[in-house]
Amino acid sequence: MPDKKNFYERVYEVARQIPYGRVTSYGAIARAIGAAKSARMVGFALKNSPNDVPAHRVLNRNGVLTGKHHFPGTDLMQQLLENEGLQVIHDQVQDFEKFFWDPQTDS
DNA sequence: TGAGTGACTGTAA
DNA sequence: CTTACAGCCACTC
Repeated sequence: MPDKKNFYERVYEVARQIPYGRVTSYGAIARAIGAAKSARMVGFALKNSPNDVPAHRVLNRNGVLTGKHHFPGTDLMQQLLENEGLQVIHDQVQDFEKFFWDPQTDS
């Protein structure tokens, strides 16, 4: 059951591997850590994520900034993504599939 | 110990 | 093609 404790760490580990200017989905991370059904928990973990984890690069499978409201400020998440060269409109990442990064592929 | 909730996803209509 | 419903796991009260 120590593996359960690793759940958070695994999420952080994968999130930390997200390249600059790239984004991924909660389900992708969940699968990468072997908890495909716990995509929701991934978001929960990111909420508790340390500052060295780019949680702003993690969106839902639709490319929408679902957790933007959980970030400090109002548009911090969007600002961060735009700062990385991504185009965010209406809390939605344009060409999400194009910027999508699969942790398992590790491209 | 039990019940409720959530930064989601996949399938159905 | 878009919108709606149900399921799932882990965590908190």
